[in-house]
Amino acid sequence: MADYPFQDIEQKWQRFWETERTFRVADDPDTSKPKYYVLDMFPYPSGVGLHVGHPLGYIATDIVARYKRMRGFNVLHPMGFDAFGLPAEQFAVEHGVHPRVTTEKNVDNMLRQLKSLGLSYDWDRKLSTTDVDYYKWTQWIFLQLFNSWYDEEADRARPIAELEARLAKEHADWTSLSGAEREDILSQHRLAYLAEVPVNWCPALGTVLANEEVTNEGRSERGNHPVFRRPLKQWMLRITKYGDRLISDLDIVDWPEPVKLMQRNWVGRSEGANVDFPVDGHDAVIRVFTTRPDTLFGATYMVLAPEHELVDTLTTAEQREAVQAYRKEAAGKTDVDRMADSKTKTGVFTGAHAINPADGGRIPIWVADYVLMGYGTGAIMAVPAQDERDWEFAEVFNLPIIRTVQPPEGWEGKAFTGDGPAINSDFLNGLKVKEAKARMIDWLEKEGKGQGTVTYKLRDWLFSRQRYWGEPFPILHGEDGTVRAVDESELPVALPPMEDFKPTASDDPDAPPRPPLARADEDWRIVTINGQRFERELNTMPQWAGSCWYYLRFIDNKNDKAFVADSRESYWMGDNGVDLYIGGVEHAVLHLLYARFWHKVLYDLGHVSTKEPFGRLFNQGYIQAYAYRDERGIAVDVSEVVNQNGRPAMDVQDQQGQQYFYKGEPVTQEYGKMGKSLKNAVSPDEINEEYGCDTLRLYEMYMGPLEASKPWNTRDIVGVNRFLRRVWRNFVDADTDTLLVSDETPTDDQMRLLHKTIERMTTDMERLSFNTSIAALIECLSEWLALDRIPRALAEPFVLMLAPLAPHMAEELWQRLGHATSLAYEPWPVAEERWLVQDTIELVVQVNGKVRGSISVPAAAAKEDILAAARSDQNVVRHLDGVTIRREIYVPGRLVNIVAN
RNA sequence: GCGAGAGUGGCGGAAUUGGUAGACGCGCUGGAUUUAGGAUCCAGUGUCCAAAAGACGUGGGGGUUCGAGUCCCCCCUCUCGCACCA
Repeated sequence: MADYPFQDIEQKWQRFWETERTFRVADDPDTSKPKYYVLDMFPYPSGVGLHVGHPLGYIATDIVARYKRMRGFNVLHPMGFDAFGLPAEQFAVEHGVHPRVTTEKNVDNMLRQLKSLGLSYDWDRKLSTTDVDYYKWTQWIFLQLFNSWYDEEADRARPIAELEARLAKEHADWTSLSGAEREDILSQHRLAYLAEVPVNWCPALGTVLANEEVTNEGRSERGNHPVFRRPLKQWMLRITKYGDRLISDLDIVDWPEPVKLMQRNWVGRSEGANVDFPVDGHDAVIRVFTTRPDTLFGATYMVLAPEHELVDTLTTAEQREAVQAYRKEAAGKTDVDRMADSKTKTGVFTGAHAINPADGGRIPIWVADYVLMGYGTGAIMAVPAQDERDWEFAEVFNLPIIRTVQPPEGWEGKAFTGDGPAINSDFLNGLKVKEAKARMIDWLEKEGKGQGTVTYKLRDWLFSRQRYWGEPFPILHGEDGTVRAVDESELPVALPPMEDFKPTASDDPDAPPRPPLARADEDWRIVTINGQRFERELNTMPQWAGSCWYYLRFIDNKNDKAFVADSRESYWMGDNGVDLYIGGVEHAVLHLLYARFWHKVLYDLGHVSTKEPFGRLFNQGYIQAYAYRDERGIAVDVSEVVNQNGRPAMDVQDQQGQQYFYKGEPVTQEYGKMGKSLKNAVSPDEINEEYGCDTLRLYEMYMGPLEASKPWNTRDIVGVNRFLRRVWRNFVDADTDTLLVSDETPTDDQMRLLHKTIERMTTDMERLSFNTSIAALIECLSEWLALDRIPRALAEPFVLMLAPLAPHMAEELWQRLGHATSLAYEPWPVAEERWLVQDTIELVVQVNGKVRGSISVPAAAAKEDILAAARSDQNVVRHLDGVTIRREIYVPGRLVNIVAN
């Protein structure tokens, strides 16, 4: 055996781990040991499989899992599949194959790919969001939401029954209301509720789309069909009630700051006041939200969003035509149009006037699309002097501008949004912005003209989709329009078998949505309870639902009595929730916000023990790669691109002055995220075949810091592959296939190197710095290359340190070292202090901050002796010739700097 | 426009708190071995200078310091996020 037989070894150990169930975690582990829950963001099982960019995070979590096991933790490291979603459904529509079939096929392929990377998951805990016994509990959680309300005083969710009891107690006539009337009131408080909301309706696809599924051109991302804004009755989740907690609890998690910031911005909390403006000659009152109540005296006009409900009522006869035309135009505008037009403000006067509640002044009411219906109250008081958008609008339409904050001396700008003393503001005059705001809010509240309030950008979560391949809602609709939950004991509500999964498409934007489930057999659709007929809810949940709680199900995935058993949940979630959660930044907001929301509801209801699900979050970077386009701009296959000398582009692409050709035609180089669209994807399968997965694992970790995005370079793989082969050659005799290890006692120098390496490896593992940890192993080994036989006392700890990174080779060497069991639970080597101290130390000597020499001194030497030695270094003497020493600085263990002139 | 992150050899990157800039790897150059290729091993490899000595060098410009890739100010470039949020 001349070379490292990676194929045999890797297969052997993958089989061993599987049959021995090496990484299985007991259902009820020894809880006296500390736990560590390390989790990946589980993948969507796509049909094209993985490219080498996908496993980056999985390899990292695997290294952590293996390392923590060796450090004595009970490690929970599970994997599953987020398998509901559009691609499988689309495939089903096109090919008539049930999405479950497609999904299972894709899951199998991905499982094979993941297993071929030697990842130490506890596969007994595998789950798929599409498993009926999984989504049974997704539906159960939905029922928890449906059966809860948010108690603002207690600042937590509570069972809806408690609200009902309170209403019955406080309102004598509660019992006289009809069931439908009571339900109407309750539904205004339920965390899951039906509401008529404007949605992105795509008639051609027959479904509502999430904002992310709509292109900037206002068309569907899939199929490029037109999308219309239209009000539809949909399921909503009252996530807005959690706005404050979703922000404040970010303080208790260890997450990347940029992600926290994105979430804070997404929730978009702003403090301000609601102010009521009476309309002149009407009963109507316009309520506005403002963050600047201090500028109320400077409000010179008002603006309503085009969709505002009062527009019709207020508009005068003379203005009616103009207003209607404007509203129609605004409704037809896509977001892109509105953005493009945002440079010049547009609007129209309603003819009506409002009364400024502060000074009784009469101000015009306008309609303009720079005011959004979806934020605040959909109406604003315009204060051009202190708001740039209002200033712009006032300039276009020649509206008055009154400064109420004194701009600084020499201010030449237009709107002044900074701090300064109030002017032209009656009782506020002289106050700075902060005090003026507080004073105005007091006044408004005392006068009954408004009150302090908080507004969020966050909207309630639109939770229904008109699709087949999703979780059915556990909801029944009565013929009288009432809604009732499916009884918990009746769960799951399984998807009905169907042949045709297509939503009902239409050219008519006003056609009623008919989701695929509307065509399910009547014995599924219709339910009779106590002689009353109900139709099942026909929408399904969005893809986010399943990923909102999968980390909890992994803890207890076979439990058929509860979504997770309390005792298991409290052990594995501990104080910190998931101890390490690794995934891409693309989930910075939606998935992570939705999961936190569900978790908090479950926490309020006493089903989980931590406030936050993910104690520590880490974003791995992307793997990028060079790509090439021909003259038509079409991406061409990277593997067939060559340079001017006919060398493969892969070998020279990071060098300058290259020209590239594809089949003789010149192509241009670019650089981007690896993937199908740029035709620059590299499959882990091909790397596995050529070098083995230990090499692939090592290379992906060696490329650079885990959080950085970095370029894939197949050429560079040989580096870590050479290292692994060197390890093998140093441990195993190529001719006899026997172990090259001696029982000799290592030298002191060898022990010092070993323990220095252990120390480096340990700190690097703790800070997920795998690139430098590999460098430490390479350096260590290179010192032993000349040895005929490595002393066992060095060889064993080395193999253990290699184990998390290249587990197959490590297991094989460990076995050859005479161990009968897997090294997966062997203790991690400990660096001993006595081998970390040096007898003599090397010090750099600087003169005026420039390195002029170096000295070797006993570690225990006195400062005076060290300085004397420094001054006598030959080259230092030269530089001290003719100058006077002013100062001598000694940094222990580092350097000496002599300041002289 | 607002917000965040980044910029170090031919390339990927290292330098946790201010203390020898370029660890480790790729590539490249030379040598050994080999029929050859491959593989392996040894040496070299930031720039300038023939070399020692030295000078310069972490996007650019200034500053603080005995000492700055690291701290402060100004500017440039790139990437990402948000985008009329009142």
